[in-house]
Amino acid sequence: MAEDESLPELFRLVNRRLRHLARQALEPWDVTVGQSRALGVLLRGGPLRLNELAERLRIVPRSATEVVDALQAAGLAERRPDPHDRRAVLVALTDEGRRVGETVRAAREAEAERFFGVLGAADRGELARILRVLAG
Amino acid sequence: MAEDESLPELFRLVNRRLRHLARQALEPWDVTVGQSRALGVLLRGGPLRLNELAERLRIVPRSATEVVDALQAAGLAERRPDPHDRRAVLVALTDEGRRVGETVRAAREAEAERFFGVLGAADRGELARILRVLAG
DNA sequence: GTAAGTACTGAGGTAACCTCACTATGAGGC
DNA sequence: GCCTCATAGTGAGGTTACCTCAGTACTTAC
Repeated sequence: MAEDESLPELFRLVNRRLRHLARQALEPWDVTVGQSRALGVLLRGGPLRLNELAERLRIVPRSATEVVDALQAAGLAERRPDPHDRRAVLVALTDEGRRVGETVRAAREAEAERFFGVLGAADRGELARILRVLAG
Repeated sequence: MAEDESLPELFRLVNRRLRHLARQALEPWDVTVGQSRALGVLLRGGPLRLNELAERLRIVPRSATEVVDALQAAGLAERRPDPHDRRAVLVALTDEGRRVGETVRAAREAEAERFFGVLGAADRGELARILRVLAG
């Protein structure tokens, strides 16, 4: 009753459900959503400097430090010195990181499939198009 | 470069922008997004029991307690005993709460208008329809 | 009047961010 | 070669918007 159905509120709701489902999907691997995003980027982008990683995740470097700390503690990533710049750190996935990363990616994809599966292909296209506009 | 444009990721991005803008829009009144949501509900729904408020905000009662604490500390809401049930608390807006609530609502509306203004009316309709499906 | 349920809140926790200030290193000008 | 300035990462500390679990105060149903 008395639902607020303004667009921002709807976004909040949908996003909430998405985060919730993602969390559930990731639970078996003890990986948070933020960590899985980093795993994805590292999987696609090879070893990256922390700054680069932060940029691709669209977070500030200080926050990336934390994500990498967690991945490292979990044995999924490691820091290596960058041979070209002694200030920099290269973040690379471990073998286990790659394995878990792949599995996690598959799980998230399946979960997204379930979630967005209620939409027809046309609606999904529309949605993606519109979101790309709004994502700026 | 190397953007991940999956639907969940797009949602994350858009939601982030939305939250960011909302925060900026609310800054002049020193009100957080969560508080403005509660103001909105109370504005529309008259005095409410804390439980009811929580339900309409779709958060657990314990979290509503906190929002109400903040509104009360800011002089925007007050707790009164519910005459019909001495366990319950009625949360009501103060006069200032109503004033700020209205202003804030207008500000958020204007901000939403700017944000979604890049979409045509048709796209906005589509978006709302699709989001309603996904919001479950 | 007692048992069971409901309304709220204290204590404590989490994810996913943020800023600010610091250290170590690199790069350009002179 | 030195000095200044910029850049890479991180320690310390903060925020928002939630959550759970346990406890107290009250109500309701029997």
